[in-house]
Amino acid sequence: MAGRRAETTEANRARLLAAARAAFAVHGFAGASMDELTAAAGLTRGALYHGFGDKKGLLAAVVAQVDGEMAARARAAAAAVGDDWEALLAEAAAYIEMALDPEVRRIVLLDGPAVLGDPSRWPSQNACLAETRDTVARLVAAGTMRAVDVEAAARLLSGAALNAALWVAASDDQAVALPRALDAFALMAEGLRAR
Amino acid sequence: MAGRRAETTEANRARLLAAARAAFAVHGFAGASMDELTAAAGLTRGALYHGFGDKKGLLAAVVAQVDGEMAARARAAAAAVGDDWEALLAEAAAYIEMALDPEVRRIVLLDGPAVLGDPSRWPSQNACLAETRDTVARLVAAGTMRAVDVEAAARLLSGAALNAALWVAASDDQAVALPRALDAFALMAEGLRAR
DNA sequence: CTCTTTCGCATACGAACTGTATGTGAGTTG
DNA sequence: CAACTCACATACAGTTCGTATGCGAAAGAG
Repeated sequence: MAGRRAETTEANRARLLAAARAAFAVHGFAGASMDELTAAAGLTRGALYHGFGDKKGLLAAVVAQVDGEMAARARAAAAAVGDDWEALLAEAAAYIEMALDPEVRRIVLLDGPAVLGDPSRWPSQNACLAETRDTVARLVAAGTMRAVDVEAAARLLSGAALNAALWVAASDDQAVALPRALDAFALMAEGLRAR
Repeated sequence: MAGRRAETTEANRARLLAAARAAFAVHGFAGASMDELTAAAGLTRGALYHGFGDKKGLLAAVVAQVDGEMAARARAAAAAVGDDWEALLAEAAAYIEMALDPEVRRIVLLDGPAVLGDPSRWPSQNACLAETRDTVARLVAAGTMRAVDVEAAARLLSGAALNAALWVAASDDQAVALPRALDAFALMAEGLRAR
């Protein structure tokens, strides 16, 4: 059987998520209309409230999706580098570049924290932040990074990276700002490196 | 003379600002009702729209006020320290501690960027960020800080500090998290210090 | 001193949006 | 095949923002 019912339900859920993602990216959370959004998915608000509870629930689902994709890309970027320390920098660079995507900026960096609260308390557990925490923990355990509180360091590093991305995105000339942000980040991170 | 008219106008403006600041801090930007807010100030929405244009304009005014206060406190904290490098750390510590105030967190760190866009583009010019930029510029000029892009470094430092504050604020035990954040920040900043 | 003008603020109104309560029909089950 | 489930649509109520209009007190002119 495979459940003809559950199949279409899942498909509808995916369509709503996609539509919401696009609407939130373009209009922001507050500016996105649930009516327009669901109509674009070929459904009505009824489907939305049934599947996601309320508007915040919908945002949480979208954030979880985008956040998961970001963590995966960061992991891949880190894995592509041999040296452990370079992997940390590659991960941060990946975050910065990803955050230049308007969709990521608005949904995960701006509306996400404002509407859902601090990322460390998100239902999605913030895969993105967990990824950085794991990397930091590995570096500390290997003695590559100085003995620093793992949580604090992870939060500082990801905070600096994502904030740098906001700066680059708002800059008049991103092509100039981006390498400067990356340079400054690498220098600053050096402070955490074992000597 | 002194302008009996302008006098009450200014007083009303101040009352609206105070009421808005309280309402935004408690309910957030989206959750704050203009009707309740103005009523609490003994006025109506008419006064608000006449003086601030719209809801975003009101938030911008509140943000400018709080931001200005923050910059002043940071400057004072830095001035109280003799050593130049220590002054930078004192300034960052001041930011972190200020951001533990729920009012500052919600208005300046969460709703501000989400509603008004990137802080570097705020009408208030972000006095808070300008203060850090000046400090960094002084340190670079004095040779205390390595030759790094001033804008980028300032943005990374303030971003890390304010993000650390968000983490501390969301922590279960702030008394434990705060010193860890400060330690990690000092270590990380060390990467920018001239050798 | 009076008349006119200005303008800060209140009031009234319209449009949009969210969330809920109810209805319905396709799909599932016994 | 009949009863039931449930995903989704429809209808409704409450709230909110922004604008358009009105009013009354302060400021200025003669």
